[in-house]
Amino acid sequence: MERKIKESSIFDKFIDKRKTLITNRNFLQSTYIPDQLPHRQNKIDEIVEIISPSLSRNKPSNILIIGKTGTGKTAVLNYIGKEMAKADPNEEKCSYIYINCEVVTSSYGILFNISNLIIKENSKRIPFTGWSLDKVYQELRNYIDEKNKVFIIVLDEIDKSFKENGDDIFYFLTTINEELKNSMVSLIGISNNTKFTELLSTKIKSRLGEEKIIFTPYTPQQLTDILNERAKIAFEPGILSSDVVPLCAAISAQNSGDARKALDLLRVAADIAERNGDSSISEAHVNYARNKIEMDTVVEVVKTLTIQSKIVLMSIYKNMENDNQNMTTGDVFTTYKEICPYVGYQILSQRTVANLIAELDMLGLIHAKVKSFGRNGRTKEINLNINKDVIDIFVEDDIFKNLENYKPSKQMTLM
DNA sequence: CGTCCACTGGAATCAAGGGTCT
DNA sequence: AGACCCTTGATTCCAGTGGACG
Repeated sequence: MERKIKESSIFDKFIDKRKTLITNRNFLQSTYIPDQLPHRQNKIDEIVEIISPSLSRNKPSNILIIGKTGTGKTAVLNYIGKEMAKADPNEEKCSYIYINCEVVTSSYGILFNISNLIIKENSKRIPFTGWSLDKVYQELRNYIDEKNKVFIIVLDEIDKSFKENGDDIFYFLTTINEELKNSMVSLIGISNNTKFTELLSTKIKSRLGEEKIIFTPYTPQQLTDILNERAKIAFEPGILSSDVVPLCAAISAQNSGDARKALDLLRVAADIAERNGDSSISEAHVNYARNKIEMDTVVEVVKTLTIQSKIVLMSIYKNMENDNQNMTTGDVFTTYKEICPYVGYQILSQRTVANLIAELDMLGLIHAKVKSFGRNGRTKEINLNINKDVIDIFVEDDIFKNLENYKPSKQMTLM
């Protein structure tokens, strides 16, 4: 191929001028798997000890891993996956499969993903829709058995799947061994919901949780170690002022010791400093980053809402703007009915709107508390829970173009 | 103390839209 | 082409309920 010569472009002035503080941005991503996972060696040993029989074609126990977000569960499991690939490079004895149930929501989707990670031949691949679950089960089971080896299936965020689809897949995956002649399947479930096990039926509970491992949140000192480890490879010496890492660690430790948040904080702080043209990263950058992250996540959540949810949120906002601070589901629904024609969307039933309100509550955009007004019924007391800046962005949304001339018809709450 | 409101929360059901199979 | 299958989002149905009021 002919090699082209670099010409000047509109990118030049940014590339040249910009002072790079971060030598390698990759190392600051929470998805990056370092060679060493500080403060998790004992967990790694524990898990590896349990699953090591797989390398001699014996079935390891199923494992249930429980711990809050950012305690290193996913990182540890990915790390082990990498090591497994070193120990058995051609997957002759054992295949290690990782599925994130938050990304793949439906039971068909999970099975489909497992299958297609296992099945390499194009002709045997399972179509992403159309088949009955039973058929996928059978196909997958046959294929697994043919391979004559151990399959370790890691199901991350397993509680999400359970909530959506019940325990059908777990049932299938935990009982599959009884029907296999040559191969073996062993499960590793990851959940950040401590109450998850209580929800499972006793049969599946005992099968899934043959071994249970709990990940505790990192302490501020441990977070500091983790960040330092990454900072060492991500920055040139002297760029990071000494109080930055402890500050990031302290902030994140307050919020449940989440290492992912700590890393985000450090990375965003570095980004801000870099964009500012500053020559080092200081405490001020971290504080700024903290606000930015908080705001960004809320904006992101609001942006990705479905249109109907947005209209409901808008109804809540309109109520609040109209000095109705503690509105009820009924208030929101009447406003919602009025707004819908303006934005040109169909009016959904009150029950559905109530569902959407509950959803907004779960996302933390509003506060909704069930409250009883005695004779006047039982309803939710609803408050908006997002700050002015986010609202400003929200009301600018295209779908609300025609809402400027909307006037609330009447105020129904009696004082 | 019982009543009764305006919902809640759970479940069953429907419709539309993606697809395969024969 | 017609029979099926799964997912998603909405709808319909219904029993249940906290507590102010009479």
